[in-house]
Amino acid sequence: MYEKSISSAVIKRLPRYYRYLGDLLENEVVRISSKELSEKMQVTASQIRQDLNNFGGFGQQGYGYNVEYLYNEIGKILGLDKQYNVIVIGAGNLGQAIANYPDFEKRGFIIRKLFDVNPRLIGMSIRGVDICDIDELEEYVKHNKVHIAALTLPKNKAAQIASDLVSWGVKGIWNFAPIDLRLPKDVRVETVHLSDTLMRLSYSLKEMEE
Amino acid sequence: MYEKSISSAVIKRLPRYYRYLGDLLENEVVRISSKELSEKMQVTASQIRQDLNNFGGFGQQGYGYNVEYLYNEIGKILGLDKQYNVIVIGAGNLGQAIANYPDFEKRGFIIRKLFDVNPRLIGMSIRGVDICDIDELEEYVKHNKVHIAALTLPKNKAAQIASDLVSWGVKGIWNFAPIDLRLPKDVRVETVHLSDTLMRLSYSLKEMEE
DNA sequence: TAGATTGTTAATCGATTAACAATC
DNA sequence: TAGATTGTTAATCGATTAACAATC
Repeated sequence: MYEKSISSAVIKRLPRYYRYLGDLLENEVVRISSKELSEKMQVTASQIRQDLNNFGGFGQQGYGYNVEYLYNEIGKILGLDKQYNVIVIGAGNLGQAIANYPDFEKRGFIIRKLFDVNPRLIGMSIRGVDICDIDELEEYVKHNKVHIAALTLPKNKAAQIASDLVSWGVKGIWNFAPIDLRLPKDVRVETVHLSDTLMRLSYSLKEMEE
Repeated sequence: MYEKSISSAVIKRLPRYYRYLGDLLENEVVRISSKELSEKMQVTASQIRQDLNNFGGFGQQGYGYNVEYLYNEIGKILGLDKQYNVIVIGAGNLGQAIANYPDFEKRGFIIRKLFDVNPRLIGMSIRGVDICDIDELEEYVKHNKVHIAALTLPKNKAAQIASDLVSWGVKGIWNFAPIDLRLPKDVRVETVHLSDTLMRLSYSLKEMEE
């Protein structure tokens, strides 16, 4: 059966809806209309309704949306009702930052191991997660289900490790190296181009001066 | 004089062009046509030509683009020919990761100071950059030109610090806290929503299973 | 029932791609 | 000059917004 795929513009906005709904939930708001939410989020009410209706009718005419219900539904759409085994390759500051960030665990992303080449790091642990020798990576990945590998290692190593990981069965790559990974199309890659965002910032600072 | 502003879709792509041209330059490629570049980057040649022509005619008919020239021109457009004084608020792993990343300095983003509340960090230094008590932040910002403040601190502190910084004259915010900062419109904000990218990854992993 | 607000279709807007004349 | 490839206009495509009938 054919389902038309959702545009990536919509997907990109889902985490933001999720975040706002989570805040509303914390503040014990029970219901919200697309109009109210649109004012908070500074988008059009039309866009909110269009976006949500890609996935089904979560609202009710004359009432709006139930915050908790919508929050949970978007969570399911995003796959946050499942658990993911995550490993981090590269246990430098960025790798450690990821391992230390408690929110990820809360959303079902469980950091299982870190790997590094640096003998001074190997054997240490971060919030109870061991840092292992990268030589043990292949063995580990082949014997343990790894849903997501976060790559926080230098640019020149990232491409090789990524294709190794994929050949050992990893399907999800969260890449922090400033390169575009070319991987089989059944592998999902999200790249965080930190320096790109910094360049956009300097662009807009420059624009401002003129 | 009125200049039509460049769409953000175009701006978002500039750092990527810059990256590819930098790689070509390293490989001593002298010239490239939009067609060749489009194949490398997996975009249309049309888009490349359209994008570049927002800023001027950098190419030459029958020849293509001179790699070094185009690289430098895009660098200027992005404001990378200038230097920026950067401070990092929050000297945890992520703050340290930023201070440690040598590529930023290479592109003109000079990390001047880190600030933190944690007494165990205060007084330490990262690659020669001091970690100061956050109580000294106001004084520092008022007496030193700060172009960009990177916020690598918990969500609940970020909004307050951001508006303080802005009231003390900072115009550029590189935000890593998972919130949308509301700041005066002459302040430029780039937010890196790490957890949003992770959620998009889990979304697409989920899609794959079906 | 009347009022509110959704779900959804239709209209608009903007971004991408195609095409080709200009020109190196 | 002939061939190549840009710069740029026109056509297409997709995403956003507006409008409103359906319905709670």
